[in-house]
Amino acid sequence: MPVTLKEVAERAGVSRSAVSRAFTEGASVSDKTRRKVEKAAAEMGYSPNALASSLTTGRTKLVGLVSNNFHNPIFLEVFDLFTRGLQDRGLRPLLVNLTDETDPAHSLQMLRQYSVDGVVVASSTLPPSFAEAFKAAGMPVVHSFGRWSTSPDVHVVGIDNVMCGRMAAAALLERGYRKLAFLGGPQSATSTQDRLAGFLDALSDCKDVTVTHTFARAYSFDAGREEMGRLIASGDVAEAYFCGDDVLSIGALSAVRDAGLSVPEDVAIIGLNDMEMAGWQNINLTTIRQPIREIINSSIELVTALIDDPTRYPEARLFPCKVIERGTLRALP
Amino acid sequence: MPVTLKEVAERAGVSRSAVSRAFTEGASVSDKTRRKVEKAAAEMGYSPNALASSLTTGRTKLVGLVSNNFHNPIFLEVFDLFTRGLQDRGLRPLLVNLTDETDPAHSLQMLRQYSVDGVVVASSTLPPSFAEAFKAAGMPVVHSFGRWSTSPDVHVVGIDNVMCGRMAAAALLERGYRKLAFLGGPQSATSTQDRLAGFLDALSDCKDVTVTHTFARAYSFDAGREEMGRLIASGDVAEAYFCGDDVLSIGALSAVRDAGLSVPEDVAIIGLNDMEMAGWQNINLTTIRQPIREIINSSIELVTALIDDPTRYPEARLFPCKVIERGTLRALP
DNA sequence: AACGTTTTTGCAACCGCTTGCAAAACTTGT
DNA sequence: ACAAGTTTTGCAAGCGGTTGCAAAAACGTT
Repeated sequence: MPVTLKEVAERAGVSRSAVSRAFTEGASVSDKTRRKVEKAAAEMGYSPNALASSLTTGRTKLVGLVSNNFHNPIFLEVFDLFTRGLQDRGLRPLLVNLTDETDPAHSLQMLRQYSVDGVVVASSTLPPSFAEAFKAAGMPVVHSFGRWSTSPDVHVVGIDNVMCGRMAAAALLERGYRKLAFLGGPQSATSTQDRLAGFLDALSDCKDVTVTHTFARAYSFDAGREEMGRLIASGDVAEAYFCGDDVLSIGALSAVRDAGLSVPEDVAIIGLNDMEMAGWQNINLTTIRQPIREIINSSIELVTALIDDPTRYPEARLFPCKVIERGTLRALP
Repeated sequence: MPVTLKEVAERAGVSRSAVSRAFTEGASVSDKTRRKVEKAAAEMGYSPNALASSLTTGRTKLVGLVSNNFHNPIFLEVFDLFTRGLQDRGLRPLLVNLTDETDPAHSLQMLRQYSVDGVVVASSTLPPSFAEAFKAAGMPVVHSFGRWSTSPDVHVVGIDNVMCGRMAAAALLERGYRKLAFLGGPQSATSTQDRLAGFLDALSDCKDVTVTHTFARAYSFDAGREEMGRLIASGDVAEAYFCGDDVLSIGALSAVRDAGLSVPEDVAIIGLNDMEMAGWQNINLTTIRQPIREIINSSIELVTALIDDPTRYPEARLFPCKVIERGTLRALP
């Protein structure tokens, strides 16, 4: 059904190679034949078959975008930025949804079948084994939002979660809170582990401060609400919580208010991410802003660079975060 | 770098065709050679190049998933369901982000270059011209969440928005509200127009009822908040609002509470969609549930059927909605 | 006008896989 | 053991492009 190069060649009265070259940047064609070809192509509505050409060029311009975070609203922002950024560079995102998937084998196979030029793993909860598996299969891969120290072999773009934990601790201390707690995401997520580590570390020398920590089963509203509900029911509530991320924070907030407590007077909360919703006036969450736009742009740049030079020495690109002052923490003195 | 069919053939000591057939469902191969091939393939880590085979079979198993709703949280649910549903059937979603794009030409060209087997347009705000353009180019296309009457030529799966408007009107009337209003999404969206039409139509004979309507500039929190803020400031506030969708409702709720009014006592609100967040206890939005899981499954079934038989007569598949009772409307008498 | 250069062109092979067709290898029945 | 029928197999051409190479065309000099 679709028009082929051969047909255009016949119509333009030139060889197939001429047509091919007319559509390739920087190939040797005279203006005259280029014009003939373009005319014929336009008349017939021809556009070259990217898949067929990938066969000889070895480039599909397909980039696997693999994630498992399809329930965290911030990932809508992430997908938006990734898809736009890739499109703008002439690349096509092939989306892989890893929900419920524990073994990279399956997704690896499909990424290979479609011979993607590169892979971006966008997740703070996927084990590093995924990115590693793709890399081991010889694909250029960058792990966005991953932990950098875990897999020194794979390129990572994100934030320093340990540092964020420290930053949260400092923010709470500065504001005079002394009974602190960490309400983390799933304990298995590297992001959870690192944030906790930083948080505890920053508080370890503080004599008059108490710290506890618990984990929610997921980065989700329900999980946050449930866990905070449990804490309140147990009677052991801290003055201030550093929650694993924003959506968890919002769940926790909901539980706090359900219990008739007020924020930030009875319980204070600081989140992490600064997703759009955190700024909604009816939520107004104080949080640590993760610069996702920058992380994503950098990830895309990195993966394209990696496609051009697969031997590039692995690097970690970390972006600084900062506290966004809103209404769930008392003001600085 | 990756292993090819030829290499496997050599290793297994059979012809290339034999290998090809061993990997094709229902091809004629003896158990003996199949085993030889499988052994060799496993040893070498071979998996067939889907793109190369698409060249001869004419099937890429790629489905274009095109949308422009990257700021409405319900679309994260939509993407989750679509990607999982497609994957489960062995299809691959090629994501196209149409934000800021007003002309189908560009996306059309890229979908053609990658010779997708079919296209799903998932949007309630894209003009029907997009789906029509894809269809005109000869691709199987279904418009999910679209208006069915607009383009009788293209398959549509979604809800009857006019009916939803009526349903909202009925829900408000039943609960005794008399001063009603519609706070719609962008006026240009077909979904907005239809919901309004149904709403007005259902109220047209009610003598003691007043109805007004305005539009927000987008289906977004900010737009809803802004528009409701404007209404409140103008002093002309209705008893009950039917808002264009949930995210708009939440924005409106925020403005209402900012103004010191209470919900549902001073102002009542009913949304549409029933996105996950509507059920969050701190939002607790009464809304009309759109069965997105069913819509998406049906869309996928339809597009696959269409791929098998592109001449299928166009149909509209509409799913019933229902009111989900929560806290932003007073209880039924 | 004849020469050496440079640019443009077409040929043909190839990318990795599928498939119609005819030959080869098995079955089965007698 | 043989003929007839059924499977299985390999050959070769083709899917829609790209590209190295050598021939052809265009150009610039003298």
